[in-house]
Amino acid sequence: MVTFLRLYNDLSKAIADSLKALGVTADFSLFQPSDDGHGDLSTNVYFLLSKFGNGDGALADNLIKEIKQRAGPIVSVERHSSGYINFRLNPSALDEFLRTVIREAGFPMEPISRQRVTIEHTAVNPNKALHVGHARNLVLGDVMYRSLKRGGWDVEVLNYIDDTGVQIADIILGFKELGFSLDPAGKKFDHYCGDDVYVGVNRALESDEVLREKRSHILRELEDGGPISSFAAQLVKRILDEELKTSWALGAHYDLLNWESHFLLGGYWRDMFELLLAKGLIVKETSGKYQGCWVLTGDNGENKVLVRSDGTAVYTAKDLAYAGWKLGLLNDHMGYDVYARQPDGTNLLTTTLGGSSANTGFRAADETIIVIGQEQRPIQEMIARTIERIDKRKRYRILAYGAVALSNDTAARMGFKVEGSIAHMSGRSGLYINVDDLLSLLEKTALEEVENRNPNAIDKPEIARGVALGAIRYSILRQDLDKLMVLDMESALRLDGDTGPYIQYTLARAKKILRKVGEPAEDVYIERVLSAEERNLLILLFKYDYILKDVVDNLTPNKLAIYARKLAVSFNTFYERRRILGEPDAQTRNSRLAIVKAYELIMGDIFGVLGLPVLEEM
RNA sequence: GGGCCCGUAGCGCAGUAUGGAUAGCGCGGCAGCCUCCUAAGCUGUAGGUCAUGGGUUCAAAUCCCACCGGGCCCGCCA
Repeated sequence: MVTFLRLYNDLSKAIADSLKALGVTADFSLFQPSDDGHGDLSTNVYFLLSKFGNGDGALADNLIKEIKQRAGPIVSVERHSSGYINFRLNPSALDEFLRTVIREAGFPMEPISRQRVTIEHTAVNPNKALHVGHARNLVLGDVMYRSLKRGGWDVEVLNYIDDTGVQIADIILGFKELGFSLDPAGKKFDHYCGDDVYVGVNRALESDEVLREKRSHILRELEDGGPISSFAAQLVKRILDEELKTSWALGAHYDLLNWESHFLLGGYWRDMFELLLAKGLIVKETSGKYQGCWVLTGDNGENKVLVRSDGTAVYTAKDLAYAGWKLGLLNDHMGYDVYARQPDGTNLLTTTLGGSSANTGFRAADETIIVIGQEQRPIQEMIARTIERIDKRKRYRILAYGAVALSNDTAARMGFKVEGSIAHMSGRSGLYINVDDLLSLLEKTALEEVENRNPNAIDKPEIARGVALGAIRYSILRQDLDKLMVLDMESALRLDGDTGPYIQYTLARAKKILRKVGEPAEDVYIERVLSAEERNLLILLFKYDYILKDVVDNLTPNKLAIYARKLAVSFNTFYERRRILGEPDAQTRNSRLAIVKAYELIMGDIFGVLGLPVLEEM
């Protein structure tokens, strides 16, 4: 079955071969025209050809002939008076596509790759509740995971838990030194640790020298596995378990938890150090400001201290060790165990330090993706370059995204006085919006809406939950990765316009029609009744694999969200203009019904990748 | 001082990877559409020197240079 991705590749080749046959070379491009009226694909090759020949058009005429010969029967080829060569998919091809979708009950997707890849996302410090900035990381990472999986990859999702960092030491101080209770009445434990303990400790630390001393002591104990470690481990687990509930509520799936303490105590940094030394990538400085330090030297004259003159490793060194472990550059002697059962029915594994079951928990891949805030990009790029210098076959890819800030108005409502139009969130000062809070607010708003709009709905709370999740995931996904995202509570709670619920609503509409009218007959022949709105919808559906490839090749999950929105708009246009229930002609009715079915199948598929809940009614 | 990212309609955003045909969408404004598969919807309308200046090109929101405004990174910290 030819789909858009195949068509694109075939046409590219057809044009290239045609040029070759004519003995000319040109760096042409094949693209989707801005206006559908011009065709489904266009090429600029003619403009480039005007540099050759005598300008009498003979060369272009020959080129068209050559391309027509090679393009095959499924597209028509026209030369437009402006000079573009336009390709239009023939109705019979769309017809066949539609029949295939109905017959196979889904998009005829061919695997883009079957390779193994790992992806790390979320990685929230286990000392507080997830806020909306963490949600951006989680949702982007989760959609990348789902996209890769849909594209045929063998994907494993890692969640890194920094259980030895200063933030953990902070809240330990709260419980051990400042008398915070370990049993907050009526408050989720992660919220309590973030809102009360962490904020309280940081306020105390500002003016308390002795407390700061005690924190350094705790930190050292944590890194060396001292007496405080078992208390810390219990505390971290309690908070992490609450965080995971939030992650799962956002639709996340993980395969394995990785712990910073396991990498420290397991000696992975030593192994990485040996590897770097063997490859000649680090040197011990004997003079200058880095005297006595082991320094990583980059290609462009950059220097990064990895080991301090007192022999301890810096944070980046641990990151480098983790990267090496992920990619199989280091020997894996972790143990593995089941940590929890996830809502999607899969087991979440965890590494263990000692006496393990068989080492079947993790298989390294040649490619790994890390999802990080763009402020960390320079350091991660350095890690990527270092990995590449160790082993060219390994690929360390970075998905970086802009920060999430609060609008001035939203910050002000939370009692924070801010200058300028935005306010950056701050865990230490307590200025942030928790994911749980945002979700329950959205759910409340959505429930009111359902009760207003559809009082007879069967399970209104279920619909409200689905709408809330759809709204939050889509609002994160639709935005360009590089852009600062400003969260304004008032607009975040909207459920119409360019939102997740808008898209969810179109699928609910499609499902309603299928419930009322029934399933389409299989022998669909739409060719003769194909109207513009039907064609536009079908051709958009046809492009699914092309879009998915863009997403996995370029790490651009937002492209899929924008595509879903386009599809939804196209469906709504079709829905408004073409009746099915009242259509008297049986063949026409069946054709339209088949399009609705194709929409249900493919949009349902896309919802699975975006992690948007599919709602039968709204 | 060195580097990265953003700037498109009153507001929020697509489009920039791979230059191409009248620069799209949402909210808000104005005017309409429920006896008809759910109006969380649809139609029409007003609203743009694509921050600015130069350059390359048959062609620039898109590429290059400069510059203005905003955000961020550059520690023997984590």
